[in-house]
Amino acid sequence: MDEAACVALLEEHGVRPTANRIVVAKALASSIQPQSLAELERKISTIDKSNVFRALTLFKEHHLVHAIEGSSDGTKYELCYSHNHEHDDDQHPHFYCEECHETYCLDYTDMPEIQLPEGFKMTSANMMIKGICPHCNKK
Amino acid sequence: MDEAACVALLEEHGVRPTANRIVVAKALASSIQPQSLAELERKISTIDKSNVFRALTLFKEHHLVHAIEGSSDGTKYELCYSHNHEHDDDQHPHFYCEECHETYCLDYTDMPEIQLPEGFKMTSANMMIKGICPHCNKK
DNA sequence: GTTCTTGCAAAATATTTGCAAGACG
DNA sequence: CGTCTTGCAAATATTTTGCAAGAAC
Repeated sequence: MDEAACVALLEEHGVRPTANRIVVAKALASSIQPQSLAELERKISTIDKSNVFRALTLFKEHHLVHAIEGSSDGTKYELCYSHNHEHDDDQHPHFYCEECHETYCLDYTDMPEIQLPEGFKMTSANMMIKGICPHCNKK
Repeated sequence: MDEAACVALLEEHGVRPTANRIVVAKALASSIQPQSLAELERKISTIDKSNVFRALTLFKEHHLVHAIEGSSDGTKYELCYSHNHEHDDDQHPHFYCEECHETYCLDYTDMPEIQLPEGFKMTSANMMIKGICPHCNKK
């Protein structure tokens, strides 16, 4: 995703496209796999960790990224490709490799629907499968 | 669960039933909802945090508890009611209330099966639905 | 007596906030 | 100007380890 596309994406979600935010968005866009705050910080050494964090928090509020939890090594973030600004409607399960600690998107399959008991109101869901990825399996 | 039952449970899973471990197991057994390390520590003020942690780690290794992740406030632990000592075969989705931070077991429903691509090997799965629980919904 | 367990302290991680200076509208 | 954004420092929170004393086998 080039700079212009990033700017457009940010604006589309109501986020002012500052220099830092564009860099963070580009870093996310150029990553195949969801990234943790620490991983992003390592890639973007020019921006302070706290601002990467603030950018991610802001993106999350504006439904521009998903926070992916359950990997046992912190929250990971991925760009949200849906253009819905109100909800995260493109959530999908993920796979966490216990050896290399990478998180893979299983985006060929939808998030399973769970029937909730009376009175529970769902806002989001996280599904994380853990195991060994093909790459580590070969070793 | 009384003391004798706890001792039996620990032994059944190959964990030596020390005084501390029995207390931790009892605390878990008497909790309707999965507990975080901090919550357990608060309940069991007599035992040091590090030992509660070590007990939980040991229990996890012996498939006596499940670690539940994805709640955005740390790992929670619940007693495993399966008597399988090799695998966690009674995993189920959970519901995390974003208001009261309680985690509810949705154990009336099985963990959904996800078809993994060639080469991925699953060892466990976590599914967390987030939202508002019936109790907080009423407020 | 050798191994296991415990408590206390503290390291290692991870997340989040305060604040003053600077940028932007 | 007034608000938003940034960098740096540091507070919080959470998880994990080191170690010496004590308990169990």
